[in-house]
Amino acid sequence: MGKNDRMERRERADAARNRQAILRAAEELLRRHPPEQVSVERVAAAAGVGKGTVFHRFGSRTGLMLALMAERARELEQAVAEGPPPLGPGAGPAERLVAFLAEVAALAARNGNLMAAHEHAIVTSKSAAEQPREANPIYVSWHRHVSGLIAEGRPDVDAEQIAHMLLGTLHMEPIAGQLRAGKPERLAAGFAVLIRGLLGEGGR
Amino acid sequence: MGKNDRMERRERADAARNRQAILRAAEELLRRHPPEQVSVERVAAAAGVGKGTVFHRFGSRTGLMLALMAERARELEQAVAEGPPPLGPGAGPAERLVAFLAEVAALAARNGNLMAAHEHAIVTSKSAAEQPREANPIYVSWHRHVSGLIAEGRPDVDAEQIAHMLLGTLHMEPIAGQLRAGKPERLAAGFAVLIRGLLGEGGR
DNA sequence: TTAATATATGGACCAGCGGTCAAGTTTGTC
DNA sequence: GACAAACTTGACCGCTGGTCCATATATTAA
Repeated sequence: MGKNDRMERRERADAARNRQAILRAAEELLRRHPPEQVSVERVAAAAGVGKGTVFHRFGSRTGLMLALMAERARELEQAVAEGPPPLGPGAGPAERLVAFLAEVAALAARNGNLMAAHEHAIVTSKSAAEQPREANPIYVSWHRHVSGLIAEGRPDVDAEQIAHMLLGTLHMEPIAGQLRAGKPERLAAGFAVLIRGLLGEGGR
Repeated sequence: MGKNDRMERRERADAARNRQAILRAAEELLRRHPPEQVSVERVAAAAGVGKGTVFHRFGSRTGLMLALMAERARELEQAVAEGPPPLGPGAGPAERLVAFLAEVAALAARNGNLMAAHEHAIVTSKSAAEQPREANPIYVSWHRHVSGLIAEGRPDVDAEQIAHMLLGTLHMEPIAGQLRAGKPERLAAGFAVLIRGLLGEGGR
């Protein structure tokens, strides 16, 4: 009995190195090319590994994009859970929502192609209408947050539905275009208007 | 000088027959299968024509989906332009918007797979990030309508942006799922809440 | 150090996709 | 009938995401 009692089993050193190489290569390619041009094979080549390795590590194209996304979202996640207001706990739901959605817009703008690629991956995958419908943990957690804040401010509405609607915005083509161009302000302003209308609150 | 003075040139009889056969076959397949399983080749086979014919008639997979969509949208278009209120002219912007969006949701529910297929077609096409970004005339017309009504009720906000956001909802996976399942009411209710928040109006 | 074993690797291979095109067929017109 | 224009066709192309497994490598136990 050594260190493996509680660990599933460690990832081998070379495997970990390759995982990083693949993630960094995908990142780089997505910075330079539209998502539908970033095929798994190209990522593999850029990372200096075989195509099979990518699938080994990430399961599928979707899995790769998800992993990349998770990396980026981790920071925001933490700020929401324990950071200072208005993003973190302490402010009213309207302010928190506006702040959160602005942050999401900014994140999407910084990673425009990634967002699109992730969407593209889902749509392209063999089982678009299968089990893993919204098994995307990032989406689930964003949705829970938004939905919770809406319910807090407006217990009379279908908060889950409206949360889906607000987040849906991110995948809209014309808006994704703005984001890819690095202009999240317009989206953030749109969110603010809708939220203020929904939850009341001063301003306006 | 005969009948061809003003006509571009009529479509040949066999061509018109095939066009219909293709549209009906695609319709039928989309009723029964998820969009990513409805390939152009399958549509062609079901219609009893060669694959090339489909491309000849519709240019691309996207073109085919667009044609199908246009068929369905024509009726709504007309009701909006000259039908009775609250859909047609005559009612206040909030009522018209709520009515219009409910109608769009219903249409999307009746044609759930088609909507998804259309989206799928755009994302999959070779030039996702090209010119024809929103050359989709149906989307453009819906957007113009929504955006106009918002501007009418709230001249102080970025109506075009918010219109994009509202319409973006339709392509959101979890919501598209509801629609495919034939349940547009929840979406319509969500629209109503957001619009009332945006444009004021009694209710609440 | 070595032997044993679990893990990782890479690229040929697969079925399928959207899309093209040259050759053959059908239609409408005079 | 003859003729040109319009239409049809399916083999073909490049490419995709995903599978497979013989081979190579890291790790651990002896």
